[in-house]
Amino acid sequence: MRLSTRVRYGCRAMVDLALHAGDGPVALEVLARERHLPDRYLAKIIQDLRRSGLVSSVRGAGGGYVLRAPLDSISLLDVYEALEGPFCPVECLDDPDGCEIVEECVTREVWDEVQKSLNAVLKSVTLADLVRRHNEKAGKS
Amino acid sequence: MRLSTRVRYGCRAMVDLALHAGDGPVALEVLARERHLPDRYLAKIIQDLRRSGLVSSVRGAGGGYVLRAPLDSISLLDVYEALEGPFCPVECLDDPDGCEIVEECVTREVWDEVQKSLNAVLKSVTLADLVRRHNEKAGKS
DNA sequence: GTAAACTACACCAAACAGGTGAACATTATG
DNA sequence: CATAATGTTCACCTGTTTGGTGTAGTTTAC
Repeated sequence: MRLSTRVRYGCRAMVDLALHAGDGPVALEVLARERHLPDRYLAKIIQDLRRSGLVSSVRGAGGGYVLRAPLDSISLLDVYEALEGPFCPVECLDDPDGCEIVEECVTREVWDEVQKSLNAVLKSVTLADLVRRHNEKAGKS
Repeated sequence: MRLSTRVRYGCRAMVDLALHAGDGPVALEVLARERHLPDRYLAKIIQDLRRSGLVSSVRGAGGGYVLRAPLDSISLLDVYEALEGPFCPVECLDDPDGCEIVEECVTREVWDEVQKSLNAVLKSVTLADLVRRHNEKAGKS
């Protein structure tokens, strides 16, 4: 169970956008360079973020991407779900009808707890928190 | 981030062994049949469980597999780690030296929390708990 | 009108998941 | 001792997913 690079890259990009909040649109190329990400791959990722309404894009020269909501109202769960859909460790959580084996349901509750606990962790961290941590680190070093 | 079938099948098999605790060795074929699992695939999985010391095997006719420890001392975390190694959502948690990008470390703490919280959930559930739940369900229906 | 951006769609290689097949080693039982 | 019932090992295979790349557009500031 590894986190996909999609989500990791997406989070990095979102943090970068958060650090640039107020600066106007940030071009894809800038994001990619600042976060050391493959630009065309990032382009695909950021399209998903746009389609989910987390960022808005400005086309044409001088364009780029901007966060659509205040920093403290965007959580990492939002980013995760924009890129991978709702976190679901096993299929039978989404689709209980597919679970015909009674005995399996003994562990089902555990996977449900896993789901809830991960969702809670991700939901509890917002871009504002990450920016704060970033500044603290920058300040110390 | 889906749970692999390795882990799901492994957990099912361990629960089955737990339900048979005290009955002597349970043959692979029986496990596979009772849990509706592909037998040769299960064979590979159960070898990992054996190598990790969770089950012991009895070879030859009349042989099979037996749990090596009391039900309440085997957690799902043990099973998970036997089959997939320690849960690590991102590489940089295991290998901090590979993490050169400072900014990424802002999210690293989050992945660390994710890791800890999932480990806690899995560690809190033992085979004894699952057997108990199983019996409760069987009793109700 | 032209350059700087985003957008869309097709494609691709490597890794991994999930599973199969066959041969061999061990042991209970008659 | 023979044989059948088991576990053990190793090689292989196929479809899907991951992590990208390439190319041809479209939009807009200047």
